[in-house]
Amino acid sequence: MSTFDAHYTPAHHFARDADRYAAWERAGLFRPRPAAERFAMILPPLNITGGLHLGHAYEHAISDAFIRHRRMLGAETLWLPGTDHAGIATQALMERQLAAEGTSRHELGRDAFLARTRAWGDMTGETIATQMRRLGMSPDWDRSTYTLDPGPARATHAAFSRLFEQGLIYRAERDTLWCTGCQTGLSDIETTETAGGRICTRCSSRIEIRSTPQWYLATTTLAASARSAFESGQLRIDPPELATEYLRWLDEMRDWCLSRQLWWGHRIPIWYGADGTAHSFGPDEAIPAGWTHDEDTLDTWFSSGLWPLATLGWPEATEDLARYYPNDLLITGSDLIFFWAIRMTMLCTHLTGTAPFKRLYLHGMIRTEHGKKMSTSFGNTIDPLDYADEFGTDALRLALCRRARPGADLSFGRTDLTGALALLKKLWSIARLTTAYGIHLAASTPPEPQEPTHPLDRWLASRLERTRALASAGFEELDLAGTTDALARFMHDDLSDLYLEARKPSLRHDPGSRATLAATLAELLLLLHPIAPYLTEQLWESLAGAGGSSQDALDAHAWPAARPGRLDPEAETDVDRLRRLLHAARSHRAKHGIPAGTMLPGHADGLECSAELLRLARLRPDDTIRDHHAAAILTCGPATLTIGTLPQDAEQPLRRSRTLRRC
RNA sequence: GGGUGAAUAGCUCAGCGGUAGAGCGCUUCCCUUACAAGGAAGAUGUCGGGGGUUCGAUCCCCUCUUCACCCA
Repeated sequence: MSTFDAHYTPAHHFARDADRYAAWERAGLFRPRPAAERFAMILPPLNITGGLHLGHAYEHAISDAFIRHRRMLGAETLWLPGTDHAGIATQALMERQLAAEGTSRHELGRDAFLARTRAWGDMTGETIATQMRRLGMSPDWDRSTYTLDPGPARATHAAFSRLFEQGLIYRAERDTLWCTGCQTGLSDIETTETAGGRICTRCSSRIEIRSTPQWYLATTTLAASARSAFESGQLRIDPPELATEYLRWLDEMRDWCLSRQLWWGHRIPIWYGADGTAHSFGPDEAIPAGWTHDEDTLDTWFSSGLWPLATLGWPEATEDLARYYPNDLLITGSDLIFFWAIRMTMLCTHLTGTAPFKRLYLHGMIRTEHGKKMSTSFGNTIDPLDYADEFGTDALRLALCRRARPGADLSFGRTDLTGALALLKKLWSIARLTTAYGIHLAASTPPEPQEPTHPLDRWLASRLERTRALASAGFEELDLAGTTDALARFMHDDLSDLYLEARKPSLRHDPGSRATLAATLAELLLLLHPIAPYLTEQLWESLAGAGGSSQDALDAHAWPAARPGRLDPEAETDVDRLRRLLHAARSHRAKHGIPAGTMLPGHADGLECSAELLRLARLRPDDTIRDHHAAAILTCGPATLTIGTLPQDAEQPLRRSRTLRRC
């Protein structure tokens, strides 16, 4: 049995957390394990231009909680990570690097430029993976995919060729937004407004309108597919308000300019014959002699739009594709509804006849503590690892999950983190107390409370059942804030503030209270695990008894099942009265300036937990007090708490302070 | 310019037809041996302005104002 420090100090656990993560990975915990039910999700591919910012940590904390929850439910769970080559952003960044070295991509040549950029992307890709590991994220690293990998490259090529064959891709010359710095067209929007000096956000260059030949994708048919995916009920969108936006975008969808005058990206699979004929040969077709390859690359969002297919081996009929397509959930920012989510539903639904995911969770934007947008140009971005270093990974995740509701932006900062850390310290302290009484979590599953008979034991079991229901409902309804808040309140208000304070004297000898605490804490650790994986697992190990399966990761344990038999309205009523009377008694004490340490005489009637009430209210049992010389008579339903006077006040004229009726 | 969302305690946010809620902050008391990044008690709001519907509106409808985001 391990010993507990008096306080939980996150920094003392970093080394152990890292070991634990390595053990999870070694055990293959993040890989899907065949089961009757499946749950698949892709991670929005991370832009290789930089590391993770707080917004990523938010998205990942939500995602990881859902994934771990599904794993505990016993599903065959896939969370597939990946990175995105981010054509224009990466090329602009590399060109700035080259300019600083006094050279240019043209001096370097296309092949050398691509090799250099690829090496750079490999490096940042590694950085991102390291950051995610540090944050305790549990994607299937073995399936990690990069948009320029051979698989996605083939999928991108195949999709383009098919759309070309279907006559949906055409070449046209029309006004296009043109970035003077990157020397490329930018978007699919025809514009009749002069764009003037609007700044290209990627490279800070001037934008102007140019008329150049570009390749376009006709979107009418695809938009219809995306619309029917939603209207048929195949695809559900959270929050529902954003479904309106989704449909509006589809109504207004214009043809999509696919070509970019860049080197970095998927080269457009178009070849030109000697007579100028353009054709898109498929990935398995030989290019006839004399045909030349188009110089341009594809809009990055085209390959990103195929991501649910490209990561699973499409267009081949792979086993992964059969098992994990469509995905069950996609979690991404509401700002990407147009750029990414819709491109996926259009392309994937059109190509396969099935929407790429069953449910779309659009999260809001994370802001500074006072609601300011975070951006590199404001210089107020935050590295989530700085927060993890200061508050611990679990506190960061808990703080983020506690604010996670679909669609809503969140102002987030140190106050949230301090609160989350305080809760984890509380959990630590509860575990420490449990250990001090020699109580263990007896087995790998929580023991049945041995028919709890004490009203406080029955009450705690009842509260736990309600909390479990709320926590589960939050996961089902994508309201992680609801889940987290229910767990935090149970831990703080019910278990710690009331139960432990009231039952502490019994914990040393009463088998009922010992079993109740052991079972409750075990279940609480399981329920909190998807949100705070490191600390819950460590406490699980520390509290496991001799027969416990402390070697098993908590993810391998079952999510607590519903046990409505635990609900006990009578015990809830009784303890609720105890709570109200205790509050009233403390008010009485505060109002009359009687210190908490001073014992007063008192007695309680009509309440099962009267002994606990008297002790918590610091009243010495004395049922000789008569109404006419009581200092206060507090009532709640049939329950009455009578409080006497201080000995030295016994001869004073009697003043009944107040009588409460609350229930 | 178009669209969407938001406006509730000093701050950050829940609630959403029936006497205003939480956390943090604030005031006072307590180092009550699991927890001082703690515990207890307490103060704090014309629920953005104006109309309407209703027996009754923070909640529904209209309108105005302000802020934010996406597209222009």
